[in-house]
Amino acid sequence: MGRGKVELKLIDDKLRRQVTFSKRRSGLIKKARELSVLCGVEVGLVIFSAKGRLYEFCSGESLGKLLERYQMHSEEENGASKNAGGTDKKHNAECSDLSAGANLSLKMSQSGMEAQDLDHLDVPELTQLEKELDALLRQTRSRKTQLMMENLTALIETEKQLKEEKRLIENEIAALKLKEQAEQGLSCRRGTGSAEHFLR
Amino acid sequence: MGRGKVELKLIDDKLRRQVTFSKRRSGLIKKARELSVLCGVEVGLVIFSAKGRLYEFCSGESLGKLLERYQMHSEEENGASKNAGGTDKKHNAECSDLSAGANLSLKMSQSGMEAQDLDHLDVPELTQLEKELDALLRQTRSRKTQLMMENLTALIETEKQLKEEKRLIENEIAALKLKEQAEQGLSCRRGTGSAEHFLR
DNA sequence: AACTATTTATAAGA
DNA sequence: TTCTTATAAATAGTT
Repeated sequence: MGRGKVELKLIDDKLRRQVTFSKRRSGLIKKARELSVLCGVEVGLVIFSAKGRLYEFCSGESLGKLLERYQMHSEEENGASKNAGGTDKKHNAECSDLSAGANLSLKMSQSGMEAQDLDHLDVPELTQLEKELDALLRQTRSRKTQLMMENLTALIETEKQLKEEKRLIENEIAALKLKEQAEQGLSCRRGTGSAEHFLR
Repeated sequence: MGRGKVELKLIDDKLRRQVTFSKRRSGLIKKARELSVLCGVEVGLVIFSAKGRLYEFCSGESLGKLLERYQMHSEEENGASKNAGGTDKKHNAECSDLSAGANLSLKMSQSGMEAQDLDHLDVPELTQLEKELDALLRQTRSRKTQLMMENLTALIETEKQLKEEKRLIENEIAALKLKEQAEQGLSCRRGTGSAEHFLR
């Protein structure tokens, strides 16, 4: 998908390879996220660059948990068919839905805050960045806690209101039932005599 | 990439979701393989379908090994990073100043990563951001340590060379002094006799 | 880092 | 499911 077709072999030119790595890496992570969101499945992805830098994505809480699950799964089908490095195909009869990991393209990803930028920084710059990141991380956690507290408060409030509404509705229902009974009583006596006006 | 644009949310229709899962899963695995081959990097990918079926891809020997490496990497980032392997190093003479303090306009400030943006995010977004910030912070610290180690190594090397140069210079000076003394002795004896060639 | 010409991926339809 | 096809997306090469 580009100006020319691409051969499936290691790109010789170092620079071209680095650029391609950068582009395709983000593309792959994007697609992993899309798959997890669109289909509500768990996806874990790790990429080790040639320099040993780690890039990762996971749809759920943490890759660690996914990996635990993976190991459990592997142990379970010990001796069964494996597909290391090859394509998997056929036999799909699944469906159903469950968890949907909320993975969003965030400001951070959008603004090009990538780890590879670190290579261009020197020690004083890294120290400064470390400080800022630490601060932003603290603020993020603080904001998250605050939001969750607000949500909780709002939920409690909503719960109260709902209970109140429920009470009111129950009262109305009770009133309706009374009225119904009254009307039934009324119709029962209809045509039985001429004393009906005494009921008013 | 199809007849219609796609919204990034869980696909409601079960059948459509299943079909999409099947298509995108193979697409994702294909792209993972392409990335690993084209760029010579290690890639590991696990996908758990909603039914719990496991699909996996890995570029190397086994996913298990990749995961071990992942765990090591995670642990390593808690402390110092090492360079014991055969990683190539470029001479970074750019930063000899180990003391921090430079007040620089960093990528972070440049790209508008401001704390006030946090107000516009919801809890899942904040959670994701928290994760990314944490990862980036770890990488920053890791990179910083690595750079400092490189600087240290370079400094030690420089020190060695300087000591060697000093030694050579001292030798030269000693030689000069000897020569000087010799010449002085020579001039002292000049005209007194003819034994000067014995000094050679 | 942007820009496009192309290639690829894939959503719908059959 | 599999094939086809129109269209959206990714991206290789270029500036």
